[in-house]
Amino acid sequence: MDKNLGWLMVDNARLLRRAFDERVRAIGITGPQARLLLALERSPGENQAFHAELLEVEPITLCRMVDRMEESGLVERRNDPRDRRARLLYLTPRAAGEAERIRAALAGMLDQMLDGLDENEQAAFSRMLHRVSGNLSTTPAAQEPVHG
Amino acid sequence: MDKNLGWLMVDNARLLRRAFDERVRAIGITGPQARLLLALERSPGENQAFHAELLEVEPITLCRMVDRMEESGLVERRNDPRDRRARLLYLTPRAAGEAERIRAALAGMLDQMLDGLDENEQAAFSRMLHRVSGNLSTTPAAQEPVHG
DNA sequence: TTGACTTGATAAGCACGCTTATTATGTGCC
DNA sequence: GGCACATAATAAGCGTGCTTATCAAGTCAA
Repeated sequence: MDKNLGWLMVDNARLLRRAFDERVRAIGITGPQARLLLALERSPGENQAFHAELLEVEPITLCRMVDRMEESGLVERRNDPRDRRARLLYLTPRAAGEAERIRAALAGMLDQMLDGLDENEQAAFSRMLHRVSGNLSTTPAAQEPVHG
Repeated sequence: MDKNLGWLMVDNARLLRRAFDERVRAIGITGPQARLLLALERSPGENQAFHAELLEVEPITLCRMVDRMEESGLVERRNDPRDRRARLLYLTPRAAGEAERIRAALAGMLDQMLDGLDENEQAAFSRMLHRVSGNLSTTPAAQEPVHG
C-alpha cells in the first residue's frame, strides 16, 4: 500500500530502536542506557541537567535512568562541591569497560541498516535527515544532541 | 559534531513522535491511539491479533491500548460469533468522527517535516527509508505495516 | 537583606513498548 | 475421542518517555 513518509519514518524509528536494543542487550543494558553510558564517557563530571539537555530528554527521565544505572553499578552520583543542589555523574570502572562493546554494537547496526546504500546515497540520506530534523525542531536554533 | 546516521535517525524518530503527539493532543488522544484509530476505520471488525500484527506491536500492547480507548469511549469490543477466544474491534461513532481531524494533523506534520525538500528529494528519501526499513527487518519477507 | 525568580533534583502518575506466563479455546493427528 | 500443539486474550512487572508538582538552593535586584 502507499505509505506516506510520516509513517515510514515512524516505522523505521521503531525498527531502529529495536535493533539497537537487541544488540546491546547482550551487554545487559537497554538502548537508552547505552546512549547515556557513551555520553558519560565523553562528558564525565557533569550534572544531571547537563545530560538531560544533551540527550534531549526531560530531567525526570534522566533522573530515573540514573537511578537504575546506579543501582546496577554502572553510574556513580557525587555531590557537586560548588552547588549543593547538583549531583555530578561518573561512570564506574565496570561501565567504562563496556563502552567499546557498545560502540561495536552501534557500528554493526549501522552497517546492517545502510547495507546497499553507496557513499553518495548515504550522504544524501544524512542531508535529508538533517533537514527533516531541523524542520521538526520547535526551538529554531537549538543545537542538536551530541552522541559519543 | 559528527553525528552518525544511527543517532540521526533515532533523534528524528523522537522528534517525529513528539510532533505527531502534539498535533493530535488537541483531539484528546495520543499518537499511537490515533494510529490505531485510523487502522480501525480502515479495517473494522477484525480481532486484536490482526491489528497487533498490522501495527507491528505485541498483542499485549494492543490489548492495553484497546482497554484505554474502550474506557474513553472510542472503541468497542464485540465477541466473535465464530471464535469464542476472539474479540472484534469497532470504532464508536464518536471516534469515527475524529478520523478526518487525525488525517489533517498527519498531513500538517508531513508538510512541516518535508518543508524545503522537492519532489525528487522526497522520492529519494522514501526509497532510502524503504531500503533501511528492509535492512532492519528481521523477518526477510515480512509485509510492511499498513496505515490509513 | 529580603523577596522574587530561577534552577537542580525528584515524586506521582500516566501511556506505550517489551518479556514472560497463564487461561481458554481451536485444530489436527493418532 | 483424546492428546499435542497453536492461537487469542490478558496479567504481571519492567524501562523509558511524558506532564505536573514539590522542595531545596542559587541568583539578582530593590
